[in-house]
Amino acid sequence: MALTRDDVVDAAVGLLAEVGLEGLSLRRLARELGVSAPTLYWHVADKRTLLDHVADRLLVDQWQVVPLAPGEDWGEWLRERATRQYRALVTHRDAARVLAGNRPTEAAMPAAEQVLGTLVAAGFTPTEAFAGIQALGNLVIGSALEYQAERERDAGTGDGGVHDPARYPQHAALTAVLADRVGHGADHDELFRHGLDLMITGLRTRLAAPATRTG
Amino acid sequence: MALTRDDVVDAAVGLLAEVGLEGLSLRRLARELGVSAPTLYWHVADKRTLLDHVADRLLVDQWQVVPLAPGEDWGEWLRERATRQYRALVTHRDAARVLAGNRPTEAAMPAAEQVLGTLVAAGFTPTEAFAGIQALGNLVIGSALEYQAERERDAGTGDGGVHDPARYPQHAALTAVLADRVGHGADHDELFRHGLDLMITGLRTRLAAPATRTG
DNA sequence: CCCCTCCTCTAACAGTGTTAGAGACGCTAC
DNA sequence: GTAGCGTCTCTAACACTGTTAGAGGAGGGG
Repeated sequence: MALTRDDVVDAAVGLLAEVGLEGLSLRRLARELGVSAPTLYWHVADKRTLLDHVADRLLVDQWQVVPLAPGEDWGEWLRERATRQYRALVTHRDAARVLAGNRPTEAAMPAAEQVLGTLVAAGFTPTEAFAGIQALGNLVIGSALEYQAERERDAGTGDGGVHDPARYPQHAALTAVLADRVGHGADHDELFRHGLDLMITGLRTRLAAPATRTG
Repeated sequence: MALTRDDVVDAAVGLLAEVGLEGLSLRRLARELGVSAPTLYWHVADKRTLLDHVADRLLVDQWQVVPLAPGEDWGEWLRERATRQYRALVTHRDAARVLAGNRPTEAAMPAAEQVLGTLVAAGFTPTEAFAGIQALGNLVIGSALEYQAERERDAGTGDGGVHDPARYPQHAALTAVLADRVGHGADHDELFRHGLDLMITGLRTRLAAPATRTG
C-alpha cells in the first residue's frame, strides 16, 4: 500500500505536536514514515507547501459552516466562532507560527462567505463586514502567536519577568491585582476573551452608529 | 578598530532589509562585515538573540515616552501610538516575523508603564487597561504579519486570488465595491485603521459602561 | 619579557532542503 | 508472454545552515 499525501500530512501534524516546528525536518518526518527523505518530494512539492497543508489540517474543524440560529445574536455567534479558532490554534503546538503566512485556502472560502453574509444580513456594509472579519482574524492569530511564544520562552528560562516596582508603579499595582490568578494559560485565555469582547463591542456600537470615516 | 555588537546589529538590520529573513544567514552577515562567520559568536550569543536585538532596533523609535497632551483625547492618543507601531513594522521587511516571539524587553518598559498609567488615569481599572493594551498589540502584530505575508505571496505568484462569483456572491459583491480602490498597500492600511477604530470604539464604550464580566 | 584580555581566525561537525537519476512494482496492450 | 508505462521509492550528492573547538595575533600592564 503506497504512501498518500494525506499520510504525509498526518504524520507531519503528529510530528509537529511531538517535536515542534524547529524539530520538524523532512528527514525526521521520512524516518517516522519508514521512508527515505527524497521520497516525500513525490507527494509534496515543497516543505513550504507541506506546511500549508498542515495548517489546513489543523484548522479543518473551523471551516464548518455553522449558520446563525434563528433568534441568535450575531455578536455571540461571532464570538463563539473566533473563540473556537483561537482554541484550535492554541491547543496545537506551534500552530500559530505555521498558520502565519498562509493565504486563506479555497477550503476556507465557504465559511468566510457565510460569515460575511451573516454580518451583511445583520446590517453591516460589505466593506465594514470584511474589515471586521479581517480584524478579528488578525486579533486571533496575534493573540495565539503571543501566547505560544511566551509559553516557549517560559519553558526555556522559567523567569517570571519581574520588574522593579519602584520604577514601574503601574505594573506593580497590576501584578498585585493579578496575584490571586492561577496559571498563565487561564490568564491568556481571559486576556484573549477581553480583547475579543472589545472588538465585538466595537462592532456593535459601530453598527448602531455608523462612522462617517469609511463608507 | 574592533567590531562592536551594535555594528553587528546594524549590519543585520541592513541585510534583513536587503535579502529578507530567509536570506539572513550568519555567513552572509559576516561577509557583509568583512569578517569570518564564527567571529560573530564573540559579539552575540546566538542567532536567536541576534534577532532579538534586531527586533529591538527596529522598534526603538516606538519606545519614546510621549505623554498625553493636556486636553488631548486618550483614544486619539492611543490610536496614534498603535498606528506608529504598525507603520514601523510594515515599513521594515519581515519585521513582523522577527518581532513575533520576542518577549518585551526592558527597554520597552517605560513606554508600557506610561501607556498603562494613561489608561488608568482615563478611568480604566489596571486589569482592563492591561488587557486593552495587550489586545491592541496583538492586533497590530497580527495585522502586520498578515500584510507582509500577503505581500510576499503576491510577489511569488502574482495571483490576485479571484474566486468563482457564483459560489461566493458575498465576496463577489465585496470585490465589486472595492474595485475602485488602488494598490494593496493602501487597502491594508485602511483595513488596519478600521480594526484599530473598532478596538478603540470598544474601549470607549467599555469605559462608559463597564462590563460586569471581568472586574 | 611575560601574561592576560580582547578579538579574529581556520577546520570541522551535524544537520538542513533539495535535485538528479536509477530502479523496482504492478497494470495494460499487443 | 512480454514490452511498455505510470507510480512510487531508492541512493548519492550539492550547497547550504547554525554552531563549537581550538589556535593565534594585537595591545596594554606588571
